[in-house]
Amino acid sequence: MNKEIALQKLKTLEGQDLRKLAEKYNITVFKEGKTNKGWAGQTVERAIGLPLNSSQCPNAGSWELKLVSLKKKVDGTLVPKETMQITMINEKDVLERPFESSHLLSKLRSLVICGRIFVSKNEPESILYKVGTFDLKGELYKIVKTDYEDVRNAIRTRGFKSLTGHMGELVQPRTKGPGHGSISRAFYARKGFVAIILDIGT
DNA sequence: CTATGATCATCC
DNA sequence: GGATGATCATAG
Repeated sequence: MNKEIALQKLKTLEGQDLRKLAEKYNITVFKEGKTNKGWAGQTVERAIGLPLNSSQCPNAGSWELKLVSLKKKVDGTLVPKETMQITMINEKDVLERPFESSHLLSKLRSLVICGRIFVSKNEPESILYKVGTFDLKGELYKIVKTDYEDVRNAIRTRGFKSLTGHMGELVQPRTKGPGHGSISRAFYARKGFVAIILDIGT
């Protein structure tokens, strides 16, 4: 499937309640009182016919589907609820590759991003608010590149394990993984950056 | 087990 | 209230 087709399908999903779609596609949202944190993303992938897989490569060829949750402020403005995970950090990969050929850049340049409205952690309903694409360029490109270089530097001088979430201006390295002691890290987009990507709130 | 999909829980 | 670090379900 190419990006344009996927985009068209996603457009038809705009305004729909993802909770209902999740049920339709048999996606687990809750289990024993715990949340499947990836349910929203998996639901959308299923809905447009994308395979669920765990490869670091873009799952549909040359682009990447991401979903972020938005919350509504009292004045009605939608803002990113949380940071967004972009891609895993592979120590060796980051050390060897310049920003120009990093996974981080390739993901950012081919993003298809969807915003869903977060109601509460019980997820009584969740409307797909909007879908959009993003291309990293100009000023943003420079800042992200700087963040990436900082991470490389930190790995070189202090080691992979020294990476912490307070680094980075637009993207940050954070722990992310199955939990239970297995530690891996990923790049996350800070909220301000997410707002820019989604083109909301400006 | 570890990759992906992201959010939850806690600390400041 | 926001940021940081930890965690859950599913697939291979």
